[in-house]
Amino acid sequence: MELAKAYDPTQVEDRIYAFWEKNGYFKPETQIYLEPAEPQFVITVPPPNVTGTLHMGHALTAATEDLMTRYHRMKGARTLWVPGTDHAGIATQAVVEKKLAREGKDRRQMGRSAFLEEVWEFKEYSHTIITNQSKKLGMSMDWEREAFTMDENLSFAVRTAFKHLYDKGLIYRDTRMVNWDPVQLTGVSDLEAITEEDGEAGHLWTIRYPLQTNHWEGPAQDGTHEWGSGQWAEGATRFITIATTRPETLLGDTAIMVNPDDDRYKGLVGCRAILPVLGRWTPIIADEAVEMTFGTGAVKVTPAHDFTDYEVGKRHHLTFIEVLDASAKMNENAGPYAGLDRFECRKRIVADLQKEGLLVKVEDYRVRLARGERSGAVIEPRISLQWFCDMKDMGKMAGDAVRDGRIKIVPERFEKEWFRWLDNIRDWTISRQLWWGHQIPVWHVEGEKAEVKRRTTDDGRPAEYCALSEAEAYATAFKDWGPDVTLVQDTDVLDTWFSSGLWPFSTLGWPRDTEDMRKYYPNTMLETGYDILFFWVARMVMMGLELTGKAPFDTVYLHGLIRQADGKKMSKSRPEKAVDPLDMIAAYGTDALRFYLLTAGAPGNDIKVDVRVGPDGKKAVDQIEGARNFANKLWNAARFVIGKVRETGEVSEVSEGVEGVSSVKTPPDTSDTIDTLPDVWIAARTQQVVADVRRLLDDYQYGEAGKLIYEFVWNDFCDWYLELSKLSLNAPLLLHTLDTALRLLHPFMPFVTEEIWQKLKEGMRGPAFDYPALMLAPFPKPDQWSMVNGQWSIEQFTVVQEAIRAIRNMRAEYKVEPNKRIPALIGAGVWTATFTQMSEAIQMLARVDDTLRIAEQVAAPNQAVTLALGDVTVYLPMAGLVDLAAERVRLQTELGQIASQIEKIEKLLNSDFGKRAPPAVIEKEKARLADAHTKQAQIQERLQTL
RNA sequence: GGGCGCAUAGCUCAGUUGGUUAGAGUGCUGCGUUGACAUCGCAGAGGUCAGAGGUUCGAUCCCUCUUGCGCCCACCA
Repeated sequence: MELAKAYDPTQVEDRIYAFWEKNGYFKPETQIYLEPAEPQFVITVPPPNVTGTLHMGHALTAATEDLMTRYHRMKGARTLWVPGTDHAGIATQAVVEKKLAREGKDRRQMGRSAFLEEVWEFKEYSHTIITNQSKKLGMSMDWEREAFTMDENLSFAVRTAFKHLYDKGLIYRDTRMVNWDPVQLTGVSDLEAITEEDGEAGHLWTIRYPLQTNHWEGPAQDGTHEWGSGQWAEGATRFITIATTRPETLLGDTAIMVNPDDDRYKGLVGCRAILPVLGRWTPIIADEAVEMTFGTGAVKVTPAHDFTDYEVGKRHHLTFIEVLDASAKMNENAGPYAGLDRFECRKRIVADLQKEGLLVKVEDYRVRLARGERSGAVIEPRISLQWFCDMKDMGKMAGDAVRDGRIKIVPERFEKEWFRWLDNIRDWTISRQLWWGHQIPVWHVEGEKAEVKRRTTDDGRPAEYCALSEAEAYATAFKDWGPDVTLVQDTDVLDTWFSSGLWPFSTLGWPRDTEDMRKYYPNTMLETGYDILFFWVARMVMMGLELTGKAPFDTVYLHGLIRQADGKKMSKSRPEKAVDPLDMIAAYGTDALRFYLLTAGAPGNDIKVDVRVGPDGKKAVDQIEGARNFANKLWNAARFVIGKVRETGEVSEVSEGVEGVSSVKTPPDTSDTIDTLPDVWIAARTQQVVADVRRLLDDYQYGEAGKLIYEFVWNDFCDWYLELSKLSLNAPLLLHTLDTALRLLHPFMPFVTEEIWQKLKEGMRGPAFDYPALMLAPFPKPDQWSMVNGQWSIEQFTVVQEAIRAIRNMRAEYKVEPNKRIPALIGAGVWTATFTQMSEAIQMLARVDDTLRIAEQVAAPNQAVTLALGDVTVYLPMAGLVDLAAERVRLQTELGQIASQIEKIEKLLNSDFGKRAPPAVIEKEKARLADAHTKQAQIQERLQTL
């Protein structure tokens, strides 16, 4: 049980993790300590994307969930934490495509199956990294239950879920305008189209379209008025002026619209404008969608490339003309601009408009652009054939689950967002034109490819089959079409969040009736960052309610986001400000990183990580360093305890829990073994902390709980109790207190606590060490006896602490040599017995010599500093050091402060406060007043004698 | 356009049912190393709790408004 002088996490963490894992301690089946009354605790990890490595956000997730898991496991709850990873459709496909591009390859040349082989290979590689990092972080997950969203059984769950929703009519296919990512060539959901809050730098172009009149019906057709000739609009006399941020889309305009109440344009509604470039006429229509105050009050309408215009187009039966292709290049409908990229086209068309005298003005303008979440490409609204999921009823159910308390969201404020989103939910675009993902389990009859909203052919036979497998689809199709039918599976894949939505139950075996499903569903807790509340949490709740009939978990705990010191999201584009958790682990250890993350803030609040780059180029974070120091402090405290216990030889027995430490339960005045004030005090303080930590952890206040343990360990245990142990040793209690601290701290800092505990176990005996590992040992329980009866000891100890601090303070003020012992006289009044008991401790801790005199009343020496502490007066007869004049000034100053304090309290008590405040509060003030009066008398008396 | 969060010591942040003496870490100042720990110890300085009003005996905390930041949702071209 030798301990190195300083704690070195690199020598410990991997070994300890391997020890836990090898022995199967992460499995619920191997738990030894179980409390029958404790409800089981089940949590499923938010599956990291198999796109690479873990970042600080994952570290926060890991720390928080491992804390929860270890706490419940030690409380005696049957505990399961299910690990897994997510195939992350778009994200992973993008990463692999980029990788292939570097190798000069393209997925379209490779073909679907060859490409998928590449992705699977990448997935394996990424998965290995993620698994190793998860273990580095200390995550106590049951690896034998690990899941991947594209595992066979989880894919089966996806098909089952799809079929259920399809058969119920909730999944349908339609041609609609969706957000289209022209780089990834797929539709994306509303949530994946990201808009910058303040928009992006762009322009607002004001353009005029000539109107058709009796004298001008468009450019002359004789070849002299070609577009770009500068004479295109020659002869036109009347114009309508519109404003746009996307001039290239005018090629697809099929109307101009104005507000029906706009007097400026009343006469023009029904007239025709001539579309520049192409020369086709477009009607001027009236629609409420137009904001009169913006721009010119007249708007171009491009029904095929804008969400608003799409709706307008449907309302007014306009023609839908697409001018952009899937990759956002101008298509054949774009006339002279066909084949150009959209932005190139924009430049040219603006130049041409100017040439033709149709450009009125250009203004700088902040454009609210939607960009693809993964590609960053500017989203182009596009009409396409997609699969949708009707969310109305499921959204209502999910809202109700929170409304009626079946699900609790922590912190509560996110419930408002929950309701707002779910109450206004729109149908979910679930299809993606990608290759990596779950292919939609619908088989179309070849030659009868399903049209919009049409599942049957003209003769009433099904045109498509939704099935759990191709064989099943064929089996059904044979009945309708005969043996010659050929089925073709839909080429789209599902949005990655579709499978994530099944996660809490698909990981347990759903839809099969597995033992895990019966035992561990619903989950207890869902923990994740608030940024995916809608993406993920809402979808799980909706899917869970719809498919299993149960809310998939009781509680949703949302943690904040990790940010850079400037408050921005950590990004790879600014590597100097970003932090890699592995670097932090290498520098400070996992425990330090975890403790920092857990105590850095409050639930749901973001954490800003302030990085310093050292002279060696290495990154440093002061707060993590502080947590590292704490681990070392604990380590050295343990080193001391072990050394002390060994010195005493005999004592090496520690009992389990507080129950067993008989001396702690014994009143201080009757015990043979533990009758000192410090012993009773530390036992009582321990119980207080245990009770508070449990209360805070049960209330999700993890940061507060961590800080409490930190203060207890560092201040109470190390600075006071260990110091006092040097005077008189109570080995069993010392060990017991350390053991309790280790147990409290284990969920926060699993490695260092387990390592110390194992060292103790090597050399100690007793029921406390009957468990094979700290992680399987019981979490401390508060003991009412010690708390109630310890209160008195805490009061006594506090008075002594104050006296010691006051003496130290004076020594520092008078610059007394640190090692020099000084005389002291203490008039302790009602505390005389307490101080007498603690006289040796006072001598040691305040460096007082053996002439120390303690009595109810002591005669004040002439040459002395006086410390008025209320009931207690301390005189320090520091001959030669005390300047009586200076001492007089010091006491006068203090007297002044006390006088003003007395005045303040008296004024308060004489005000309405004295009549209306609760008696307890008034009593407290009266006590303070009495204390101040005592001090005042002490000082006045002293001043008179001086 | 609607909604939410934050503003507390130089810095990073706690402060959950409103009690008059607002805390921690870190940084800063002074002193200190014969063994638990210098990744340390002792002591100290440092805050009109963003601003204004209101409710209350009493407000960092509750209400209203203002200012400054951050974020979410929404079809102002």
